[in-house]
Amino acid sequence: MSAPDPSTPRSSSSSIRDRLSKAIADAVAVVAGDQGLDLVVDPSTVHLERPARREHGDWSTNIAMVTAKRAATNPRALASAVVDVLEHPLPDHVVGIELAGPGFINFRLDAGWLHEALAAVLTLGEDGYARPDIGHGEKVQVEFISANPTGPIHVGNGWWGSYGDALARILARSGHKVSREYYVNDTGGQIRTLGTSLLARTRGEDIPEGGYQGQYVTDLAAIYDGPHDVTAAGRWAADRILERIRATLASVGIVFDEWYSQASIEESGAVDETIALLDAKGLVYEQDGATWFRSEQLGDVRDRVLRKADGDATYLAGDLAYHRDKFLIRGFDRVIDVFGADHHGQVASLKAGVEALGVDPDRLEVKLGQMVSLVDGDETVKMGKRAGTAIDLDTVVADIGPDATRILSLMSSLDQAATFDLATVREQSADNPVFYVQMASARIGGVGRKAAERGIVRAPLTDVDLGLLTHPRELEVLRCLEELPEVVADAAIDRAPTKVTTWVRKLASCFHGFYHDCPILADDVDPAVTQARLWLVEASRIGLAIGLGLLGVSAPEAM
RNA sequence: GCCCCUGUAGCUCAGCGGAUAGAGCGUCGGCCUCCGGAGCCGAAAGCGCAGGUUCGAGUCCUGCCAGGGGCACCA
Repeated sequence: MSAPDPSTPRSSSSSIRDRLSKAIADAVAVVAGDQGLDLVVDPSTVHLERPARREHGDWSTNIAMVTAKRAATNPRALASAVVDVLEHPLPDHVVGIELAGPGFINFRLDAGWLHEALAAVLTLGEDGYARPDIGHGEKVQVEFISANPTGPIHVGNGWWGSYGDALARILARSGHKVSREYYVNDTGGQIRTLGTSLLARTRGEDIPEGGYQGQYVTDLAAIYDGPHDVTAAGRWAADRILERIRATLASVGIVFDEWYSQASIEESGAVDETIALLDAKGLVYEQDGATWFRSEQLGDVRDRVLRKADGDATYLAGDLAYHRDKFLIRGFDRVIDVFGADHHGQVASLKAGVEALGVDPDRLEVKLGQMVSLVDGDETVKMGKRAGTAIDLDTVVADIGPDATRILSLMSSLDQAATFDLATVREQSADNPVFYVQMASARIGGVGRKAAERGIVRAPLTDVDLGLLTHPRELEVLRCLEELPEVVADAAIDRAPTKVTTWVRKLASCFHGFYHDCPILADDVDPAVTQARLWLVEASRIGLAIGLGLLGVSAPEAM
């Protein structure tokens, strides 16, 4: 998966993983030849992992177990033969190979491979390290939030928005051409309802049944001086609300490339064109005065209305025109829509429509964010949107800050209907998961300040012996940093920003352990060791900056 | 009834099909003449139930139980 990296230093021109994979595949080939086994293994398919338990070595492969059956032999015998071949000569950095358990082949390495990894982090730096090219320039659009501009966005939208934005960052770092988009529902019945609500307030009347009750409507009414036309008033209010949404999102670091107007699609005639396109394929019929889409033929549970009896296009019709635009006009290779789970019902018809338009429905991924609930100590924070008691994202950001909001929302997976306790993240709280990570960042900044104070300057990397880093705590930091490129790749492939969150917390943990046990600038530390440790600190800074950057969380130099 | 998601430690959540399942909070017990103790170290405590696939299942499949969310000519 990972391509050879030309900038990895020293004799080797590829990662330790690639070198081990190749050695293993070669050894299997030798054994197969010797024993007349029908067994060819491609190095890229060799499964290598870092065992959880250190006594199982630094790297391990299950190659014998997965191929034994194919070769009609038993795993331990095959593994044993492979080990014999692998042992002369031992691959780079390998100091021991053991056969273990049901047929694992475990490799013990000297610390040199970790020093190599450290040099790679430092050479490539914040911009270049952990940039796995798994996208190969694939053009992907991430559409997320897209909340109706009929009121301030609520915490759930913020949570799923963090996901969408972090996913976009991860995809961009892993070789995809990414565009972030917000679909603005600025037309239809709800905008008229918004207009009706606004106009009622301007006249000092109560909001009619089913209207928008929030205080923001009253506030807007106070400054509205436009025509008493429902649609005009609704659009005007939606524009104002959208501005507020934009500001709220910007406050947590979410910025869109495109705000796509639903009204613009309808006015462009694209909806009619799309319906005509479906009609030409025999997928449209009239019934009860409405225009229907034969979506049931394409996997939906039933047919759907595209144009209502009153002549208005349905949301689905607009959405199909919109997705036609994404795929067939703008040419995205892949579209990822992030919706709340309450929009689950739309997925089948949307997929059916995309397929009907001649687009492979697998190119459309719909990620559903499960419902989020907040708790404040013992108090349950109400989240009901209907009741008008939903908590605004603004409120939470004002309470716990943008960094806490983002990292908190990226700690659990999108599929998890998670509950979060605001009390544990609040500034006053002594123990919370957010500052733990930022504390590592601040300590790194502190080392720099202290070094400057004492007139200690970091020597050029080429003059520093990284081999002096042998303390277990130091090596744990290096192991963690070495994993980052794969973490980024896995997070991109699995669409799982939470993997980055988990990694960042692990790095912070390793760093705190190192910092606690390994003095960097103390008087009794060998200056050569100080130099090596300063570079380890710098590599940690790079790792944290990359990881937190992908999450949209700041890496403060001081707190 | 049908569809989607989820059941992992007292609580909130992590866990590429790998060998003895992790973290934070909470509980109990250690570490501050030392670069930021918002830290470090240790202890007790867990995969809803039943089958299946696999050399190997918390992870994949099926059924059951429990919780959440959907099943509009609303968006």
